[in-house]
Amino acid sequence: MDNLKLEDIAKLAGVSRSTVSRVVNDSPHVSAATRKRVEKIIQNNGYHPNAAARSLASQRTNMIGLVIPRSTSAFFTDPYFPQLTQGVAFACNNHHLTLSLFLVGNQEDENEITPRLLRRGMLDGILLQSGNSDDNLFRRLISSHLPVLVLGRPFEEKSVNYIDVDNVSAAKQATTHLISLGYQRIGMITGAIHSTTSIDRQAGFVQAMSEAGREIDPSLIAEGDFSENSGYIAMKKLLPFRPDAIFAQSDVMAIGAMRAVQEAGLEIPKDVAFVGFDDLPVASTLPIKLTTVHQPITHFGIKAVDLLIDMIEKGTKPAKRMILDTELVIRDTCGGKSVSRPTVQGTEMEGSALKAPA
Amino acid sequence: MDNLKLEDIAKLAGVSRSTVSRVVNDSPHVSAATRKRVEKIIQNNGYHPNAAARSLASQRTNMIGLVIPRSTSAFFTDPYFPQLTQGVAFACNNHHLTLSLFLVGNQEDENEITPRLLRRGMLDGILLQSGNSDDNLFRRLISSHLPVLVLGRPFEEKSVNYIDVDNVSAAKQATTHLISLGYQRIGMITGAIHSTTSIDRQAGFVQAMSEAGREIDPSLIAEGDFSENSGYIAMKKLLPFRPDAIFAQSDVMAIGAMRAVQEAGLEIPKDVAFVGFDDLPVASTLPIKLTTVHQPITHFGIKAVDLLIDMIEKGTKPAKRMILDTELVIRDTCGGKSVSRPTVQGTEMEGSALKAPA
DNA sequence: ATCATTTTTGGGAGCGCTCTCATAAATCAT
DNA sequence: ATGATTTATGAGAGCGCTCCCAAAAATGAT
Repeated sequence: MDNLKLEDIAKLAGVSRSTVSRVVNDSPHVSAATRKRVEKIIQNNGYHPNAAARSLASQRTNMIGLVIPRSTSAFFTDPYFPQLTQGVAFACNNHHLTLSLFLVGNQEDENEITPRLLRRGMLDGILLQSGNSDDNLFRRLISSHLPVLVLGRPFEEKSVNYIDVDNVSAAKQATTHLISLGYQRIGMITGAIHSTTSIDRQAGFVQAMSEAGREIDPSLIAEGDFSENSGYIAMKKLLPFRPDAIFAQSDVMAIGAMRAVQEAGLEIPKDVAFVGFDDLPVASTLPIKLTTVHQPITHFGIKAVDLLIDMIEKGTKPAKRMILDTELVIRDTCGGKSVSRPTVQGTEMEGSALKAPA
Repeated sequence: MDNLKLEDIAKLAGVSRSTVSRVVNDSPHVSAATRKRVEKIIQNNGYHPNAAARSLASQRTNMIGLVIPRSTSAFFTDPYFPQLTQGVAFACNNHHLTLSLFLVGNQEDENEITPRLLRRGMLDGILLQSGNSDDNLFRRLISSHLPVLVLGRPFEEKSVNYIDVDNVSAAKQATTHLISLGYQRIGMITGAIHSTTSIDRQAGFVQAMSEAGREIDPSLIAEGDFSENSGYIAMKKLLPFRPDAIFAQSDVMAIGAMRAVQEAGLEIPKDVAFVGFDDLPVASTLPIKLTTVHQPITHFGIKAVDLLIDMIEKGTKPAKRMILDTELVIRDTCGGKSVSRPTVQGTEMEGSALKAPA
């Protein structure tokens, strides 16, 4: 028992396979009486539709894949991804979708995973974390038969569907805040230099500076890779040049950088002020609370799933784009006492009507 | 093109569907010449087997599910789970398995997810994170048709397959270390009180104390829930009773507790010593490096997948058990200078030959 | 050569479902 | 009642693969 198929239920209920199928799938073309009878049989005997058979017949699997390419190896060190994954997972639950997770660890993994992703009858669509420019996986997926939504602006935007937060304006806002507070030697710790995320945040920084008529001192800019340790190391390099404020492109790096500052016996924000990026939960529990750009990570995941579903159902003909707004959250590390909190909101666009990247 | 099926390849190669299937599945019953010819056709024209059709015909999906029940809601706040997920994901890659992630957010999710998990032709097996005792999801999965391996000792062990680390002896070791260092007022911050994990670690603590002939002072024990904030709050409660050492059941709680200690103007480890549990990456980058029990999290995930595969292939007749050893990593927060590092190793057992839980 | 064996290949019957189309039953109008 | 409509149900043909079994080809033994 318990391994009954449609046919068995049909026999028990004295109806045809088709009718049971209709009941199971909530088709309106069943009389109330029949529906009730069949439902009772199912209730009593237990029936679980066979997913494989259903997928084969309907050409729909109700599964989507979340793919994290190799270049994003710092995956589960950074709390960003788990949070994103959670957002995506919850959104999937709401849409009766099953989420498959593909973490690419190394080249071998990539070779193994790619054909698995491309199998037909496996996934209805793919959420692909944007990674490096020379990403072979990226190209193969983009040119595959299934809808792919890229998470984060990809290098090659031409006709690819993607969703991102407005990194440029977020970074600009963060930097402008520092400028308006009167800091004179504002530095930046970048993320992985080859990621579009870092490139965009850098652009925002530059925009803010130049609009304020400030020179950018290259010795006040250090390269990181989004990790805590890279922030620490970057700050050590910056310290001799006496910055009085730092825009760190991630909270985690900000934390590492602040560690370096404190080890040097300096005070935050008196000697060095900070603005981070992400607004991770820790940002507000730190001894000195971190001023940072709030990313709507969970919301981002939800929107991504919505968009992908839309692509699955309505096609990807005009490339889909969505840029989400961020919010600067002012706490203690930036010093001063100015307040300015734009509201969070999403902006949806289609076609080439693109808002963000400079 | 590119959406060819077995039949099409067969026609192009001038052989039968069966033969192509054999080539694709590496069956030895194909002549070298034919194999080469078919492979070439596939190479040139592209062929991706249809997963649904394959699953339907073979009764094997090559997918496993990782299920995180609702009671473990602190899921992606705690770095433990992401790391575990990564371990599981990598192990899946190595076994050509696809991983589906089921995060249960609330009761609604649970109702939605359960039937999805139970569908036939969906999953070959399930990895289920152990949660609360009154877990309805747990019962439904355990009594389902598919192999379920529980991650962490479940409440009801009778004939359920599970894998866990040896929490009792790990906690005992940590506590004994504190005792041997001469601390007199040793306290403990527990994890979520209804989890077996916390229960086992508590048992280890008690064992160590009683074997050393120490009384346990209930006012030196505070309840947490594995979160940073709960550690902070617990420590605030403990401080008035002047403990000189704390065994925190998780690193994250230790971090919270140390924050409380420092806010109180006390010094670590001079005034209060600490031993944590998990050995998260942060443990070794903290200003005062954390002495803690190293959990082989990634290894745990790998072993879990191995065991589950074993269950899928050979059945679950004698219930499978596996208990992994841990390692005490001595750093700065415990004070003293004693050293003792047992090696990491796994111990596999079957049937009722159970090692750990007291 | 001839027959027994082994290796290679093809054919066909499902796997359990969906979905279209045709038929049967019920409803309505006249 | 009778035919026209609407609604409910059933039958059948796939979906694309695997896997068993039988046929054919190749190999070996005598």
